[in-house]
Amino acid sequence: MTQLERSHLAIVRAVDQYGSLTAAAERLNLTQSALSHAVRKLEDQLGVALWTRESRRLRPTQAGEYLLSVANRLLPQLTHAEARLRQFAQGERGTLRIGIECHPCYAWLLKVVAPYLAAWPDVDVDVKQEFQFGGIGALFAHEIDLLVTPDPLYETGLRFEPVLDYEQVLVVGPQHPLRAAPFVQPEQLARETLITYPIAIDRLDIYTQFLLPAGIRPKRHKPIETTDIMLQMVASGRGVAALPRWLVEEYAPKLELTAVRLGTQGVTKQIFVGIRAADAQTAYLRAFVELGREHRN
Amino acid sequence: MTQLERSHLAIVRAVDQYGSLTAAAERLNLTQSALSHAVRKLEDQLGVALWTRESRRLRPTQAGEYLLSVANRLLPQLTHAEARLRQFAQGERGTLRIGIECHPCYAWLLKVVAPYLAAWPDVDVDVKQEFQFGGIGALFAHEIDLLVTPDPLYETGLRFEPVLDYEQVLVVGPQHPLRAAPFVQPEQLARETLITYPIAIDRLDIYTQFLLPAGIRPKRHKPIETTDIMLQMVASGRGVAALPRWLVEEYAPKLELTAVRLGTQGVTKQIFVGIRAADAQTAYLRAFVELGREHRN
DNA sequence: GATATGGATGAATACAGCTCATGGATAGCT
DNA sequence: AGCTATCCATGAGCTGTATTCATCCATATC
Repeated sequence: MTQLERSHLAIVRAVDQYGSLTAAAERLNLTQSALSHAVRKLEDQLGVALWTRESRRLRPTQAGEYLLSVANRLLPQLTHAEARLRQFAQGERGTLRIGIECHPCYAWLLKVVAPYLAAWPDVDVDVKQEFQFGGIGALFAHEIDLLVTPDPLYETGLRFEPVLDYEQVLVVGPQHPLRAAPFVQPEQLARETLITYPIAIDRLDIYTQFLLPAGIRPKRHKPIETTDIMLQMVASGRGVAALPRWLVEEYAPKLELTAVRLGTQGVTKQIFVGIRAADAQTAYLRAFVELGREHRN
Repeated sequence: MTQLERSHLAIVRAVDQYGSLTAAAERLNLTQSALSHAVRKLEDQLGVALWTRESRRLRPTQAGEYLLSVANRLLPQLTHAEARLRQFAQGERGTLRIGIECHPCYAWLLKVVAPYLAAWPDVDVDVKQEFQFGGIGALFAHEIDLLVTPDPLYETGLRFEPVLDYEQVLVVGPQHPLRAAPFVQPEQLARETLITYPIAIDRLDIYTQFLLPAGIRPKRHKPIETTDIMLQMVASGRGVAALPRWLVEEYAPKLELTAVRLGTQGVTKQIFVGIRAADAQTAYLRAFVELGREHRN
């Protein structure tokens, strides 16, 4: 009977965000009275209180919290749909919302984005790196349109495709004793300082695929945000790091770095790009995947 | 500038569904004129045609198709939110929307649902078995609240938990030569008729984990929809099937069936239930997971 | 050509939602 | 305690938007 309207979602969200009806009303370009009326009507029609009036403060009830979560989920999708429609209005434009879930993915992405932007001047590219529900969740929730990740998920209405195979190697500086070694064994890192990106150990390949199986931990573990600084540190002998071989080779002209194989077999990795199956026909998305595949080398 | 309203989504969807403005108008309890005005205004404000008028038929444009996909995605979520709020209004009721992705899951589910319904008289249970984007996608899209599946997905805002470990066995009838065998080798099925549920071979464990690794295919492969009929067929000697051991044992009193281990090691499987992390606190959902865990046996 | 069907349009109208004006409650301050 | 500022509630009245009504136009069908 009651139709939950967009305005209702907007109200719930604004009240939560600004803390009071008065403040929310201002943001929504309404009078406080209008909001009060609207809220009352909504609650009447639903038959649930969405807020409890504690003196002069509004505290959301359980139902209010629920409706808020719905609003936070759906409103962004509505605004994005509007934006997308406006892009249709301006000819075939688009926004490619890319999510990335691993640091080497970012370096790879940078290389692909440049030619993509050149080929698709009318498409904007947006990159997001933080997801409440993980990259896969962001794809499903339409927060992003394309995911770059080392962990694909098959058969679910998503399409994943490998775009890059690479070898994860140990990077050492010019003074380092391992410099000339053909490969490194886990034990040889027991007395080293290991520099990594600041993410959980169970998401770092050097741990999961190399150190932990051998039961080894490095002497010290230092997290660093950016690749550049990380490699500067390595070059100056402050520690060693694990990175893709191609990434190390790119820095080789600038910094004196050596890549050493991890174990006798080496640690190999893949990067994938995933899109929603429903988007598989969208030209500017498709094009990115194909461009990525060409960059496989 | 233009606010995309719920009514707009409803219009787009109704027009698609009923094929004409006139028919859609009737369904929406509006006059044809009202719809025509509304459509015109929407298109004006968006600056895009949503339909091309071909003589007297409306064909959606690309933008129209897009908006339709948005509508089909968001409208169900809105209506479900309304339903959920109405449930809040009636005290702590709820609807538990369960999705299942495997046939043995269904048999297991039946066993758990009965005590659950008894313990939560105010909660309705809904079971869905078909998902456009797979079970995981349905969870993310809020089509279901709980997924029963053999394939969990960790770290993405979803919580999976194993609820049942079981052994997948070969079921044979009372006349069958394998009846007394301690286990069966893949080659021994080369001259058999294999009865399975009607799903793709790469989702059938007996193929992926037993036959295909050995390069064997059964003489005949017969798909059957229901477990009961399947086991009737097996009991009457028309073929063999692969099912969970516990399921076979349940039918043992009624039908003369024998379970034979697949290979020397046996094929072991797990069933998991998954929920959205955001729902982990919802009492009636939590209760189901816990009830499921107790039924592990 | 006659008829049926479906969409468009302009003017009239009805009603939902807004504003205005005001009142009550409470927290914070002096 | 009193004073004041802040916030929400309420009713009456207004306004604008969405709807209807009446009508017209286009085209497919027979």
